[in-house]
Amino acid sequence: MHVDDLPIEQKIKYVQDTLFVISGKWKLPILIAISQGSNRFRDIQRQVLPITTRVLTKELRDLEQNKLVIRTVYDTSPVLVTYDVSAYCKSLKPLVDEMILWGKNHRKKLIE
Amino acid sequence: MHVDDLPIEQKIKYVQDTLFVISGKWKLPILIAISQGSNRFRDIQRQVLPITTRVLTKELRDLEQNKLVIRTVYDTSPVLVTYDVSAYCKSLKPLVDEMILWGKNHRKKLIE
DNA sequence: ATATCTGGTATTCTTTAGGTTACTGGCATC
DNA sequence: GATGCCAGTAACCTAAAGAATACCAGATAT
Repeated sequence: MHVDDLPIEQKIKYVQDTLFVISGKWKLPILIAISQGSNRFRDIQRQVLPITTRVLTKELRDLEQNKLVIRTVYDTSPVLVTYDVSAYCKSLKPLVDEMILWGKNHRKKLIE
Repeated sequence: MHVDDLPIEQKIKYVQDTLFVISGKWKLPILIAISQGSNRFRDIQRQVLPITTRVLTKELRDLEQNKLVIRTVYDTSPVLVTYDVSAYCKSLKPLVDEMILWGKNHRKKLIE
């Protein structure tokens, strides 16, 4: 089934679902940072500055619930925690790439 | 230049720009409604219910500033106002279609 | 022994998004 | 002559997002 064939209410619903998952100031920046190799809490925080620890914690929990991020706790002392993007998270790549391209172009467009 | 070649800070910046334009509860639903033929203020409001007039006004102004919507006032009495999506707005279609597809699939994913 | 790293939590505060309700002034309709 | 449609505006309120600051305990580095 093609996107254009969906009834308008369905389109709106699905778009709102997607927005709910990825919107907010930090979610995509965090995913980008993790997928580029920042796997530790403090690494991510440094990459996505100036996010605070409180907000980062909350965002990571949200992403985990949406099955985009996997949190692993190693039973060492002190504990080691790693964050990784899930295989499912890769399904977001076409969307994110499209957003990067669109945002890049939009800057130019607004200056016109 | 390919997306993957951009430095991470640029990716993050462009993604945030895009999010800023399209996120929020109503922006995309409004664009979808207009592009499907709701061109009058009240038509849009009825299609995107339960949005209020106050919020709809604000969202339409934002969309206009981002060159996605064109507002035309006809000098009749009483005044007639129409809203149309701009040609530029069509550049959002790949992004929105991708969001529809992803949101559709994500519902299934979360039920698993 | 002092400072700094780790992965966070707790408390408080401010800002923003969005909602509620009421109202306007022309015009057409019942 | 009261009601309703049109395209909004105004004043106020609530809830949620996010920011600021301080703090924790166990380990490492100086």
